[in-house]
Amino acid sequence: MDDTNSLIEQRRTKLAALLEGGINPFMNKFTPDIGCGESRAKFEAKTLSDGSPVKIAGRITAHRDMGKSQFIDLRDVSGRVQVYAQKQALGDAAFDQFKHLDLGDFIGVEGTLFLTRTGEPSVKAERFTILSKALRPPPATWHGLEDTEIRYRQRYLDLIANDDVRKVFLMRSAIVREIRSFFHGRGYVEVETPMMQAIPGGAAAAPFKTWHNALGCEFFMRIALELYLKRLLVGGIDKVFEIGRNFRNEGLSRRHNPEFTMLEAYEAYGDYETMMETVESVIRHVAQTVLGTLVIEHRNAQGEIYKTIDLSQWRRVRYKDLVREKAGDDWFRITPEERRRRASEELKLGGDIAAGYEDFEVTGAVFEKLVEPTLIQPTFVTHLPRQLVPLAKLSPDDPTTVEVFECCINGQEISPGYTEQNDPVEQRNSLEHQAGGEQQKLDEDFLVALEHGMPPAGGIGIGIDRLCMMLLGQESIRDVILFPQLKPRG
RNA sequence: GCCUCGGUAGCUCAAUGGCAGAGCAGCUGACUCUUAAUCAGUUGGUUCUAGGUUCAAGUCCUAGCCGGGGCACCA
Repeated sequence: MDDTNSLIEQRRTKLAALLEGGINPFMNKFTPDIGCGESRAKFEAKTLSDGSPVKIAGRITAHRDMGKSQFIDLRDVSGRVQVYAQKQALGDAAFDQFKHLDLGDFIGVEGTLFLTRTGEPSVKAERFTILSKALRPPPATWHGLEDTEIRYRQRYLDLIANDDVRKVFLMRSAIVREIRSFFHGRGYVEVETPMMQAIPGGAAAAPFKTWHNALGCEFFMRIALELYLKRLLVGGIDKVFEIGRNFRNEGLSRRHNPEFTMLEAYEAYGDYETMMETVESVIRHVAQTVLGTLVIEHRNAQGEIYKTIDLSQWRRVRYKDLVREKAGDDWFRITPEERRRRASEELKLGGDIAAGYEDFEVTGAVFEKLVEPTLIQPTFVTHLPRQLVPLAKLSPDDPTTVEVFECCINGQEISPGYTEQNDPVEQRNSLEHQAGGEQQKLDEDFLVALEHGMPPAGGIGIGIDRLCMMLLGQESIRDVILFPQLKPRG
């Protein structure tokens, strides 16, 4: 980021020369009539023909100097096209200027389409305009940009240098668009609820604090959307969803960013089974429309497939059954002491079983450490212990569990869902129990809302970032978030 | 917060404790159909920072900064 290297000096000198020659290399406006990649595609598809006039604009990404003729690659979001400049056609002065363009500069070109001898669709330049002079060199395009720190801090350079990175983010945008389209198609109403909340609720997570000057009070960045969307169920919006940012003041990892995008959707008169169907359908819809397939292949740097996820088969299985598979058939028949011992010794979870863990947390550790990472194929884990989910309703057939699912794909929880608690008395009890006597954590207004009556409903959350990781074959959440959180520099 | 690996030219990377290098890009020149253009020449360094050991440190030691991976935290 220093300003003192010779490449930058050279570009500043070129800028000064242009200005001295009466040329402003930062134009206010230039209107192309076709995209770079678009012109190329239409020429290849014969929608445009040899000699068709085009007006294009883009960034110079390659320069091949042949003496009295020059080739550059011009790129915009639609793709790349080659521009051919001849000394004869442009004249001495313009040709000399063309010759001294730099990689990274934006130019506008007017010319005609033609096919080179080697068969490359190209634009023969008749006129060109410098639209924006780049004062810093772009990253080399051959190796791409690999320095992770620069890739994340200066994502624009990553997008310029790495085609596959650009594709990932364009697809993420398409994924979110298709999710919206799916829910709108089912008659859901999309809403926006407060991100700054006096009492952050709907999850057990450490919040970020902020301060409102005029009101003179503390606020918290939201950790979930849940409690406000349920107020809207009370208010009569029977199908409601929101896609928005959550903020959790926790550690960072390959799977955690302090701010992450969550979809939550609630449907009156639905239950957890309704919502399982919804999750499966929306993910199938997104995979089919954005990727054109239900079979997701994850590839390594060498292009070899190391993981395949099949979104055409969705397994439903109870939490206790999965735990028994890993921890033994008799797991729930032995004593809590034996469970603790078996988990830490035979199952080698010693370091993961804290001394203060209650019995259900010991089982929870078995699930989290031994079961969840193995759930690569789409799996609805149902009937979780009631202590894990205070906002869901008990299962009539097993009151130690709740009507809940966790949809796991790619070894991660991608979507929880449940039959929502709408009994205000039960809800108060479980929230008070969860708050553990800290009264300020109780969202009284939410409880009052429930007392006005909330219809029976099913609800889900879908972690959009993790869904994108799964669909786009990325192993780090930082590779599906444009500007992942990093420690400030300097 | 802890463990671990890494940080060298614009980019990708070399360099037994002994003159800091290569390819690409850049600059100059040649070439009117190239596409990782080619050819000739050439510039470019706070080796992350600050200390220390040593005749001599990119290299060894200490502390710190930033990043990756792991752990902890995390419904």
